[in-house]
Amino acid sequence: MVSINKNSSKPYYEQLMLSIKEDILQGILQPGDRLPSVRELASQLMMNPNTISKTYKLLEGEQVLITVKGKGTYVKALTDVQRDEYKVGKLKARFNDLVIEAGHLLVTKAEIIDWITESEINLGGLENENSSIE
Amino acid sequence: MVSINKNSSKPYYEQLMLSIKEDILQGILQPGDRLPSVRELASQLMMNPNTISKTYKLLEGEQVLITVKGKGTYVKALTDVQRDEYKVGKLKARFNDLVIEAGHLLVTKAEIIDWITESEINLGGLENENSSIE
Amino acid sequence: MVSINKNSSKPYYEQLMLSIKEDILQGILQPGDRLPSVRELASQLMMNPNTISKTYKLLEGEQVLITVKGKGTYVKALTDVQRDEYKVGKLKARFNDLVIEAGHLLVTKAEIIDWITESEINLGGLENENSSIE
Amino acid sequence: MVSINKNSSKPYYEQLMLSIKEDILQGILQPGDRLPSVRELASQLMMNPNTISKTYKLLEGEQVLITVKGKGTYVKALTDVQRDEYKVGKLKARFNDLVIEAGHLLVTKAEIIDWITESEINLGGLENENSSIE
DNA sequence: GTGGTCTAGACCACT
DNA sequence: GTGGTCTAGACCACA
Repeated sequence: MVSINKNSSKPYYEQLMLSIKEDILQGILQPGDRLPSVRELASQLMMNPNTISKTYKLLEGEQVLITVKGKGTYVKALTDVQRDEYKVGKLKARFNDLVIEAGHLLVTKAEIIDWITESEINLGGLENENSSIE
Repeated sequence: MVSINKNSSKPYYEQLMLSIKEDILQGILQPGDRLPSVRELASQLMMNPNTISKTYKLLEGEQVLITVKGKGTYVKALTDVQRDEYKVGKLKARFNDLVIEAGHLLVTKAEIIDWITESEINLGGLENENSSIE
Repeated sequence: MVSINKNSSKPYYEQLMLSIKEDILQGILQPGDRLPSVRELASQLMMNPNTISKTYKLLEGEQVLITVKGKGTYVKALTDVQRDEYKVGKLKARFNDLVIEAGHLLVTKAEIIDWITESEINLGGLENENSSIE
Repeated sequence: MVSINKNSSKPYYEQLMLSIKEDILQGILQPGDRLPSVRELASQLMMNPNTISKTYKLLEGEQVLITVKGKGTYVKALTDVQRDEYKVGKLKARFNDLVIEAGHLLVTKAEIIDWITESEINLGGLENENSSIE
């Protein structure tokens, strides 16, 4: 399901990270699922394996994935993670920045809230389907 | 009112742009107001004048400021600009990306909507000050 | 009739030049008419006399005005001037540049031609109302 | 195809912008095409890379190009941008100013319309190449 | 290799 | 005094 747009101005590794995170939130990737190997995904997406590797490493750092040496990379259960208030603060600041941008594009708060409400991303509805990994 | 954080990974000029846009939305900067001169702000913030100049120039490109050679840089009225649906679409996508990030930090949609609602940014409340800056 | 917009990003002297040229084409200023003195116009428009002086000098250089020492500055008859093909070439190039800009704003040639046709500027309809100046 | 005239009073970056825009309208540069790298073009034109970079950046701001870090700069499809009436208004004013200039060079409207009609720039003939560059 | 950011400093145009 | 253009060169991020 993971895919990237080679014509986007967003870096490949960022697109990949978001794409994987999105698949997890949408349930396409379930906790415990094994991701394709670095080489496999690299050849699938016609990308440099270094880029895939970087992506997996970063997602490990964010507690989204977990790599077991010699076995592969797996999706971690979201509930295993405890909320990192520092990062939440950063996120809030980024939302605030976007709201500023919105103001100068004549977009109202109501509209933004609509976008978020209608978004296909499903937050808070994630049951603990505890993974057997780790 | 404008300030920047030299330890942020965000480029100075982006921080400045946001800071100025925020001040405008909050009414701290009113249409027609003159911004500090490039050299003045540069010495205030201990930065190179080129960086300030770049910021002003970019905001001019976004129809936020207007610059008059030999005189200075001024805040433009927001209201005579019309909504750019292309940019709005981009903005929406950025909101969507942030919502995905939020999901992995265990932040719910309700919480995000709260952040936006409570934000001090005032959208849609920009009256036409009719300053006719061109 | 001459006026300038202090909030425009165009330099004052350019605005003035255009404004005077426009008044001449529209017949508001007739060949032989005396323009206000530099000081007079400067105080009228609340501008630096140097700027007015510069404007008059430049318009003299373009054969639009003529200054008689001790008497004042007068509008020259357009027909006294012979067409300067070098400048016409430059002008054509500037039109071409604008057409390029137009293309990237999704403006068609038909639309541009409409603008020009409908413009209040009246070209070619200037009879020789020979001035007695010079 | 891009070239600049170092003796013109027009800034290099403006000349470059126009030259690139012209090439796009004439189909010499097609949507999706890669432009020379900043350093490459800089050495070709014997200019500082910063100046090229500025040009590309500005054209990106105008939705003409798109730039992907580490890869290069590409021509964007014109068609998915929507017309910006604010800028169109400004353009119209610039045409009007040129018509005034024309009057004082004894150029008639008919002549101007001829120039525009005969111009090699092809407006409105841009088919959607559907290159989906974002 | 690609582009992006920032500094430093020169020179020009406009008020 | 104001901003604008250009060069030169350092350092960083992405593929």
